[in-house]
Parts: sequence; structure tokens; C-alpha cells
Amino acid sequence: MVLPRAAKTQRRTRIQEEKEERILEAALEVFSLHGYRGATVDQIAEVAGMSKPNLLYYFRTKEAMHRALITRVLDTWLDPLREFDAAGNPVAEIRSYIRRKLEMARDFPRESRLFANEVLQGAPNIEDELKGPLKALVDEKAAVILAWAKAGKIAKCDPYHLIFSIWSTTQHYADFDVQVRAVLGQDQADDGRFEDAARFLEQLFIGGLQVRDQAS
Amino acid sequence: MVLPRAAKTQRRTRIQEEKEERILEAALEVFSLHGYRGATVDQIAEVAGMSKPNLLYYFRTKEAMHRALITRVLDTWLDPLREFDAAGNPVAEIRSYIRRKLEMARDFPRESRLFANEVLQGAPNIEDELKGPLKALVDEKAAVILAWAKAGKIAKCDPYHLIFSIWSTTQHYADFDVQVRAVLGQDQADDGRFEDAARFLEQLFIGGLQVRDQAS
DNA sequence: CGATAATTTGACCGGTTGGTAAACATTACA
DNA sequence: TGTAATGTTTACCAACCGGTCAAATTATCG
Repeated sequence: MVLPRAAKTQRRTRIQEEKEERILEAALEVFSLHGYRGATVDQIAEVAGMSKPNLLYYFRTKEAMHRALITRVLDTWLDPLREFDAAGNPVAEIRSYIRRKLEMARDFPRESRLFANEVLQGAPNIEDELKGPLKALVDEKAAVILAWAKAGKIAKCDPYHLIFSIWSTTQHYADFDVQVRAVLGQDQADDGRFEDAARFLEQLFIGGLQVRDQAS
Repeated sequence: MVLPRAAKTQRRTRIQEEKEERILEAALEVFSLHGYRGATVDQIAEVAGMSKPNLLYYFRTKEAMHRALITRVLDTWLDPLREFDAAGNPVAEIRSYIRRKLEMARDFPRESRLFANEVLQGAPNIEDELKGPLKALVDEKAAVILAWAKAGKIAKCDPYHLIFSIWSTTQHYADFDVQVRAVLGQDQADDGRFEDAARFLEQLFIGGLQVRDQAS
């Protein structure tokens, strides 16, 4: 047999697992930096420290690599939202969701940029994922937020746009990192940037969602 | 003479101006959709309705086209921030800044995505612009916001991260349009989406920046 | 060890890409 | 109208890119 990619569900050799890991790591590096079309297989092979045909032995096409990567990233990317707990304290839940998303932007900027690149260019490969699992998850959590609002625990607001705004503000620090650094000046320590952001976003969202008397 | 690109500052013929305009329009379309490396000169030429060599007669390289486009977009992109008025009512100024940025995301999504693509991939061609004019403008407006906060007109907050959060939340509707549509479902009218966003963002920022008693 | 399967490599291929050369057409203008 | 500058097109090229192939090398295991 020549093709390891076949229906063999059993992950055969340890070497296979190692190589595929190295490839996906390299692919993440290159794809997140140059986008799908901007990345070349030779580049990925070089970063992975192997020859191009060797790489193509494990992933038969460039697209297969990209698919594997996107699927994996998209899955872990939604973990913070999944942890969003309907039974918890609303303000505490929102606060910790913001914090977790911001930590992901800090610790996994490449994953964030990979995803941003994909969506920015029309998400040709993950449209189904977005309209299916992602939408379902957001719908579920939006309902929770709406219930909190109706119970008077937070201000009444559009839960979808609330989620969008948390996504955008936090991922901004990964996706637009260059711009953020340019504006702030790079004299600032890495952590400082994220600590300030966390403090500000907490203030913004907690303040903005605070219940206030609706009487005019 | 063969090369129109030379030091002739005089915009010679009307035909030159028209063609360059058509080319930049086409380039914006293609670059914003596929990124720099994903775009091909043939594609741009086709959208512009001319042959590739003809296009290359006006812009000698793909990179020259991209540079011209980025410079122009970056300039108009900052107009809303320039209008930010220190003498105005703080809350009204912030509200109208958000509205203008959101209108730009709605009316000029290609410009937003072109810029996002560039920054996302490390902004290799505009780093100087970011660290120079952009930073200077943001510094200036951040000082204004800080003064408002110190005067007790809005809550004390980090002005830089406030600006970042307005950028990110508004541009999100252009850059991540596909995702927004997927989550909301495309049954919704285009305007509705932006009206809801405007309402939410106004609530978020005005509420979040409202002065409240600092006593614990 | 011997044999079979898994892995790795260098050489190569057809298609695409950014860009050029030069002939041809059109416009501006004396 | 003549002519020189400007604009346009056809044909083309070298480099690059994703991917293949067959041969060589290495791991696995009875």
C-alpha cells in the first residue's frame, strides 16, 4: 500500500502523527501570515523542515491541509462561547467570556488570523460550518442573554450584536496587532497592552449593560 | 516618449485619468476580495474591461496598483476621525463618530476589507503610514478624549482602547460580513442589520462611558 | 536476516502568473 | 494634413506553483 490517507481510521505509526502535527503547525504559521492563496506549499514544507513531495505524502493537496487546519481551529475557537453558562451570574459570565476571548487573542493570534483571513475572503470553505454549528451555538447563547435581559439582570439589548461586539473587540488585538502596536508605540510591554484592553473592555461592557431606569 | 508614469506632474490627457480610475476601481474590487497575492493582474484587467498589457501601460506593476490604492483608501478612511471635534458635546461626538464609521462599513465594505487584508498580513507596505500620520492623529484625538474624561464629561477610560473598540466593532460588519449574515440568517434586510447594530453600539458606548459615582 | 510495507527524495510536468517586445492604431497638435 | 506622441494589441517569456512519478531509503516484523 502506498497511500496512508485512506480509510484506515487507525492512526498507524507514531511517525505519521508527528509529521502531520509538524505540517499543520507549519501550515498555520504560513497560512495565517499570507492567506490561502498567498501561501505556497514549498514555503510550508520549508517551515516544516521537509521536502515538498514528502509533505504531499501526508496531505495530498494544499486544500486538504487548509481544510484540516480550519476545521480544527474553528472547533477550539468556539470553546469560550460553549462555556458560557446560563446558570451563572450574568455579569460574571460576560466578564469572564471577554477575558477568555482576549486571552485567546493573546495566546493564539495565528489561529485568529487564519480564521479572519478565511472569513474576510468570503469564507468559501466554511460557509456551511458558519450557517450550521456556529449559528446554532450563537442562537442558543443569544437566547440566554435575552432571558437575562428580560429578567432585568442586565440591560435590554440585542444579544447577537452584543456577541459580535465581544468577538470584534477582542479579536482586534490579534488580527490588527500591527496597527495596535503602531498606534500605541512598541515601547509598551506585551502584557500591558492586553491588561489595559481587558480593563477597558470590562468597563465598557459591564457599564454598557448595566440596568438603568428606563423612565424618561 | 513611451512612459506616462514619469516625472510629468501634469495629468496629461483626460483618457489617462479615466483609465487609471477604472483600473483602481477594478483593483479595489479584486484585491478586497482575494487579497494581494490572491489577486491576479489578468483578473483586474478583465474587471476593468481592458487587456493586461494595456493595464500595465498605466500601472507598471501589480504592486504599484496596490500602493496607489492603499494610500488613497487609508486617507479617506481616517476622515471620520478627523471630524472628531474637541469643541463639541462629548457624547454627541462619540455617537456621531460611531454612526459615521458604521456608515462607512456599510457603504464602502471593499475599502474596509482591503485595509483589513493589508493589516492582517503584517501591513508590509504601510507600516510607516501607521506609525506616522495615523499614530499622530490618534494621539491627538486620544488627548481630547482624555480631557473630556478629566473634566468629568465622560467616564474615565483608556482613550486608545476606546478608539480601537469603535474601529473594531464597526468595521466588523464589513470585514466579517459573511459571518454576520450566516449567524443572523440572510432573511434580514440589509439596512435592518446596520440599524440594529447602530442602536446596540450606541447603547453600549454611551452607557459604558456614562459617568457613575466612583465611590465603592 | 529477509521481505514487505512505509517513507523520502530528485527530477520533472503542465498550467498560471507577472511582465515584456514590438508592431499597430489612435489622438493631439503644429 | 502630416507627424510625433500616446494608447492598444498580439504574441511571447521566464519564473513560479501545485502536484506526479519512479526510484531509493528506511522502518516493521515474522
